[in-house]
Amino acid sequence: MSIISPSHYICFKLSRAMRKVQRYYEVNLVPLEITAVQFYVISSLWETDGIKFKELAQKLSMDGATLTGILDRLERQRFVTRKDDPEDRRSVLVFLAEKSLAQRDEFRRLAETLDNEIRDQFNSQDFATFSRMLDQIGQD
Amino acid sequence: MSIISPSHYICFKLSRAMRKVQRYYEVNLVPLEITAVQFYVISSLWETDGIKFKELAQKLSMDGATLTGILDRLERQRFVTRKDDPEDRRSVLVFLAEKSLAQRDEFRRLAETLDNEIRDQFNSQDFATFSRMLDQIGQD
DNA sequence: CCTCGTTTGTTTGTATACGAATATTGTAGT
DNA sequence: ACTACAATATTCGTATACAAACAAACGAGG
Repeated sequence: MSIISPSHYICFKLSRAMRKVQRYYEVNLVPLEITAVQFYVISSLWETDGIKFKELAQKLSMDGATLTGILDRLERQRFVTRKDDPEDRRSVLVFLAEKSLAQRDEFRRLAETLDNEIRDQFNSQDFATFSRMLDQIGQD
Repeated sequence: MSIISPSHYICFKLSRAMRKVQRYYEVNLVPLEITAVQFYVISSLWETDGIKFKELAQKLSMDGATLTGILDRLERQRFVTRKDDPEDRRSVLVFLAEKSLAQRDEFRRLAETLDNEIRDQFNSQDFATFSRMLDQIGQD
């Protein structure tokens, strides 16, 4: 069996590309004092404010234990708030706080700029294939 | 400006797909007592045993601080050993230990099986485009 | 009601990931 | 030989990521 470099494994390629893009996002998100993952959480809340913790985790394909920590930090920085669900005492509802609502357009503009800068590096048909495959791999 | 779900951002798609694939790898790597990232390190060493720490980090597009921790754990589990570089006292050389050499073919077979199982889910032309784009994004 | 299994969110432990600071060593220029 | 800067690996602090264990609350069936 011939020797295969890690750079031939699709899992490694994915990991490397993801780290590269995420680092690029995070460098540019520094002035907003937010990480890329935290931005995804806030984006989800713009779509559905007051969503249940469980549903938020599903929307983000994220482990609940991971989301707990992320919400802890977002709450500490006053980007979101947790409230008890009046209909189920086990459940927690997550809301955007003032600080997120106030900066909504800045966040969004920057995120779309970053996304477009990646997109512009590729032939649009290739990019469509790429995006579709990422969705297919990432689907639940 | 319309509301955009995080699932439309390419960075989120990449992150989600990468986590999914990596989790799949790691579930199957459990019996070998090794993580996906640790497998990449060992694969690199199969190509170039006794490589310099710095070069290993570059080969893996990995931050040195991250690699230090990974080597600590691999060394503790006796998969690799560190040795002083006789030509530069700042530098460290990384070698495979017996335990890695002995299981080389098992590791390789499993990794290729997992890789092929991903690959087989797609049209081969689409997969080629996908792979090429991951390389392009991930290049230094 | 009561009990038992399930659901929900958190906590804990471990493993990446990376910026910043650090200690040590190398090297170029004088 | 000295100085100043550069390169190397580690350490520290913080943020994901996830499995496993946990506490609290729900709900179906008796």
